[in-house]
Amino acid sequence: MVRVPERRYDPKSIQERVEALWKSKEIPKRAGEIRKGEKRIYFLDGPPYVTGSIHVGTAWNKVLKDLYIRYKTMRGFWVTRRPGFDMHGLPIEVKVEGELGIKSKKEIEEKIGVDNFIRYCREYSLRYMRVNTEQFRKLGVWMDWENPYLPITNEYIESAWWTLKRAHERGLLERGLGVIFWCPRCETALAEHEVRGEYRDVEDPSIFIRFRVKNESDEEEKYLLVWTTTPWTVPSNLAIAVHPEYDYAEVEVDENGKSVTYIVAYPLVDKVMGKIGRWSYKVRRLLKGYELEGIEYEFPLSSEIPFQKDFKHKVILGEFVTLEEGTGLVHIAPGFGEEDFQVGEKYSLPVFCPVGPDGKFTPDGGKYEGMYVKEADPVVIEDLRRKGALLKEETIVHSYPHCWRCKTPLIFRATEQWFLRVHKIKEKILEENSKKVKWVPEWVAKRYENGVREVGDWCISRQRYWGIPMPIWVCENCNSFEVIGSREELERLSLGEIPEDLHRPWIDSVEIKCRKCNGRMKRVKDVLDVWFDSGIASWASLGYPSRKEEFEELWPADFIVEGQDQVTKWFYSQQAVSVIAFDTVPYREVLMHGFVLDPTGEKLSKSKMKGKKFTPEGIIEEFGIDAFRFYFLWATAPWEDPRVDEEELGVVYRTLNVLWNSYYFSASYMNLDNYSPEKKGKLKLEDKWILSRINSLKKEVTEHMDRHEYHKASRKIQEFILEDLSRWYIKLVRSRTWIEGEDEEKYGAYYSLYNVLVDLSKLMAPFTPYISEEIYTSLTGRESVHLEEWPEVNEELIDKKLEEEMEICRKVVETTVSLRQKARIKLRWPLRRIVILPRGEDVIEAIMNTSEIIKEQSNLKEVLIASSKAENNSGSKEITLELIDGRRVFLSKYLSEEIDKIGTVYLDCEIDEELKSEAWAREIIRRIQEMRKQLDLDMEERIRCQVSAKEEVLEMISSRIEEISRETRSSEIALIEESTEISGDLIKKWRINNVEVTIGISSSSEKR
RNA sequence: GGGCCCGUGGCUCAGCUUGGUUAGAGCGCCCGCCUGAUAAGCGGGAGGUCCCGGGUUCGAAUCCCGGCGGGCCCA
Repeated sequence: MVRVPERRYDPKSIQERVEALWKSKEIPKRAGEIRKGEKRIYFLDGPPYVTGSIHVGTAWNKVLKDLYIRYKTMRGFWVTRRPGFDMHGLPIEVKVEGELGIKSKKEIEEKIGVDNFIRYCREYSLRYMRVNTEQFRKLGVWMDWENPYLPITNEYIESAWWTLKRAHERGLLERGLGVIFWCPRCETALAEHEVRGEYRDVEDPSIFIRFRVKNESDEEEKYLLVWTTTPWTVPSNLAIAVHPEYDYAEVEVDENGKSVTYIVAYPLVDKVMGKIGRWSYKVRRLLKGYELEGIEYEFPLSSEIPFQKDFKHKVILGEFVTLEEGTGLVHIAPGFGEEDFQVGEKYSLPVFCPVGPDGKFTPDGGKYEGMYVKEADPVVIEDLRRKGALLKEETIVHSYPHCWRCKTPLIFRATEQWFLRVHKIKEKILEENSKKVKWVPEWVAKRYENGVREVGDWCISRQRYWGIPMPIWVCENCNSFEVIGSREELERLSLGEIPEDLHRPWIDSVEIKCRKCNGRMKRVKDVLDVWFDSGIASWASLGYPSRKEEFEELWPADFIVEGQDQVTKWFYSQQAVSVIAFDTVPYREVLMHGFVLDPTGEKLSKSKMKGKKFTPEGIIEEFGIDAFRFYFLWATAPWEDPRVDEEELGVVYRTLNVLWNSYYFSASYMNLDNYSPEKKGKLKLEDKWILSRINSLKKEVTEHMDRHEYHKASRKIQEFILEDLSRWYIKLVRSRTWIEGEDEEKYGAYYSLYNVLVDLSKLMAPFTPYISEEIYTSLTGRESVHLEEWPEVNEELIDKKLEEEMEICRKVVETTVSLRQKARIKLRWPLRRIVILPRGEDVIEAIMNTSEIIKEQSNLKEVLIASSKAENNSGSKEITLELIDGRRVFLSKYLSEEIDKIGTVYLDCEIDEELKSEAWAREIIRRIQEMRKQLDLDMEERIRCQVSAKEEVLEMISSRIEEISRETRSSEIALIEESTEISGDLIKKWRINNVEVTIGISSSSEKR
C-alpha cells in the first residue's frame, strides 16, 4: 500500500530517512555488486589531491562521475567505482612544513628528520583523504570508499617502478644535465606541466646594457646592445646570440662629442634608440646576423666573477632569437636558460651555474656569493652602471612562472635530472589517440593534439622526500645505473634488508652491487614527479603488474571525466606513460568538464566572494543534496563553465518541490482509496497522453545520457515535471481523484500517476538519488530505486498524434483564459461557449477529441467549431459564424484572438441569469472551502453553514443549495436575510464582486 | 603572442549543425487569476543594436572574414 508522504518537501528529512534506509540495507554496496557477471565498464577516477576541503568544482566533478556510474549501472553494466586520491608530492610537503613551522629543506633534514617528516606527510595525507571521503559521501556519491586506490602503498609504488623500468628498457629514460624550472624555496626541479597555469604578473627590472666589442681602436667605440629582465643572470653571461638571417644595423650616435656605434637589429632601431635616450642617430651600415658571428666582446663584470676573467665572450648564432622584444641580440647564460643551454651545447660553452639549489650565489659567484638571486639584481645593476654598461633601467610587468604550491617565483637553473624522452613517442601518442579515443565534446581532441605537439621531454625527478622513490641505483665507482622494476628484484640484488615501507628515507639505505664493476650502487636521492603517480593510475590502481587478472579483464579504462585544466595534464600524462609502457593509450572515452565560476563569472579560486555560501556544504545546507546535484547537471553542458547562481539554485529547488507536491497529491489520494497498482481502471484521453509523454521522455533522456548531454536530459525532466505533470495532467485529473468509492476512471488516473511517478523516479535516480529513492520506495514498497534497471521505453504507448493534439488543446485553453482576463471575467465564472475557426483538418480533429478538456479547463458550456465567418459583421461588436455542422451561431458580445497555426478563438462573453447563478454558487463554495481550511477541518468532516447577503444574491443561489452542500460537505445550509445575526464557529464577512456576503460555519458532530 | 570554447532582454540560458513566421524560456519587475497539491501553483504585460564591423544571400542570431570582451590551456 502507498504510504502518505510528509506534507512538505523537506530535503533534510528525506536525506536522513533515505540514508538510514541505505545504511540498514547496505544499498550502496549492493548497488555496486548487483551487476556482477554482466558486461564490465572500467571507469577510472582521476585522483583529486588531498589538501584541505573540496570546493564546488571538485564536488561537481564527483557528481558527474557518480551520475555516470549510476546510469551505467542501471543500464545493466558492472561498473568499477573505485575512487582514487593523489597523496604524494610538494603540495603535501608544503602543508606539512607549515604545520611543523619550518621554512626550508635544510630544516627537514636537520631539525625534523626525514623519517619523521615522511610519517607526518603520510599522516597528513591520510587525514585529508578521510576528510574528503566524508565530503564526497555527503554528496550522495557512491564510490567504493572503503577501498580507494592510494599511490602511497607499496603495491602502487612497485607499479611505478615497473613502469619506469619499462621506460628504461625502451631507451626512453635518460639522465641528463638540463635547464629546467627550479623552485628555490622548495629546492627542487619542477616539470613544465607543473608550471602551466602558474604564470602571474610580476614587476621585474628591465635593463638595457652594452658590451664593448674588442679589437677596435680606442677611437672607435662599438657596442653590442642587449636587454634583460633578470640582471642576476648577467654575471653568468657567456655569449650573445643573434639570428643568422636577420638584418642588424650599426647605428652611430654622438655621445659627448664622441662618435659611438651600437649594434641593434635593424627593425628595432627606432624603438631601442628611443628607449636608451639616443634620439639622434645615423644608421651606418647593415649586416646579416651571420656576419656578426665570432665577434669578441669585453665582459664588464670580469673582475667580480673569477670564472669570467679569462673567458672569451663571443657573438654566436641562434634561430630562436626573435624581434618581438629587446634588441635582437640575446644575452646568453647557459646555466640559466633553456635555449641558452641548448645553443651553449652547440658552441661547447661551459654550463656556468654559480647559483645553488637555495637560489643563492655559490662561491663561484665571486662578489655575489651568498646573495639570493633577486637580492643580487640591484647590486648587479649598480655594478653595470659603475662600469658604464648600463644604458637604461626601468621596470616592466610581465607574466612570470611561480611554484604551484609555495608561490615563489621560479628560476631556471641547470642541474642533473632524469627525463622521459617523450619526443621520441609523440607521434605514437597522437596516432593511438586519434585511432582509439573518443573525446567529448569533439573539439577537445583538437585542443589535446595541439597541446601534445607543444610538450617537451618530461623531467620526472624531484629533489624532495614525500614521493615515490625513483628506483634507480647509481654506482659510486663507475657511475653506471640500474633501474629496479619490483621489490622482488631489489631483494635479489640488495646487499642488505629491504625496508617494509618503500618510501624515503628507509629505501635510501638499500645498496646493491654493480654488475659492471662490482662497486656499490646507491639509490639516487630523488623522488618521482607526482604527476607520474596519477599517470599510471589506469594500471597501478589495478595492482598491475603484481596482480594481473583485473588488469587483463579491465584495461584500458572505458571512461574518464575531468576538468578542462587536465587536457594537457592528466589526460596527457596518462597517455604518455601508457605509450611508454604498453604502446597504446589507456582510456577509450573522455569527457572534459568546465570550471565552476562565481556569480560574477570569475574563477572560483580567484573569487572575492568568500564565505560559506559558495561551498558545497553551504549550498547543500540551503537547498539540499538533490538540488545541488541537479543544479550542476542542469545549469550548463558539462563542458561549459557554470556560474554558481543562487536564484537558479532556487529554481531547481522549486522544481523538486513541485515534484514533491505532485507525489504528495498522488500518494495521499491513493492511500485514502487503498489503491494498489494492479487496478488499471479505465484510461481517459489525458491518461493515455501522460503515459505517451513519459515514454517519449524516457526515450529523450536516454539519448541525451548516452551523449553525455546531462543538461539536456535534466532540462527535459524538469520540463516534464512542471509542464506536463504538474501544470497540466494533475489539473486535469484532480476532479477524478475526489470521487468517493470504487471508480474505474479514478483508478485510471491513479494507474497513470503511479506509473509516471515510478518511471520518473527511475529516470531521476542518477541525478537526484534521495528524492527519487523516497518516491520510488514508498510507492512501490520495493527496496531501492538504485537496484532497479533503467526504465525501458514502451513504444506502444507513444502516441505522437495525441501529444500534438494535446498541444493544440493547451494552446486553446491558454488563449481562452487569456481572453477571459481581457474581458475581466474570472475563470470561476462559467461562460456559454467558445467558437474556434480552425486553420486545418488536423486542428478540427484535435479540438473534437479534446473538447471535454477544453470545456472543463476554460469553464465553458460548449466548444464549437466554425467553418467560416459570416459576411458583414467584421469590425462590429457582433459576429455570426458558420459552424461545420451547418448551424450558425451569433455572438453579440465577444472577444477573439488568433493562435499561430491553429486558428481563431471567439469567446462568447455574454452572461445570462443561469450562468450568473452558477457563478455565484461557485463564489460561495470557494469562500466556504477557504473557511474550512482556516478551521483546519478534516477532509471528511461535515459542517453546518449560514449565508447572509442581499436578497438578490440569496435568490440566485437558492436553487443551488444542493450543489453547494455537496461540494462543501455541508449537512445544512441556511440562507439568512441580511442584517440578521448569524452564528458559527467561524464567521466571516466577504466582499464578492462588490457585494457583501457573511458566512458562518460550524462543525457538525455527525460524520459521513 | 598561439590554440580551443563562449558572447542572445536587468540576470541565467534555448535557438545556430541543416539560413526562411512576429527570436523563445526561467528568474526578477508590474498586473491579474486559481486553489482540499495550497507557507504552493497559474496566466498576462513591460523589457532585445541577437558583442561590433564587413561579406555571401532574395533573406543572417544562424554561414564566411576581421575586430572587441570573457574562460581554459599553451607560450
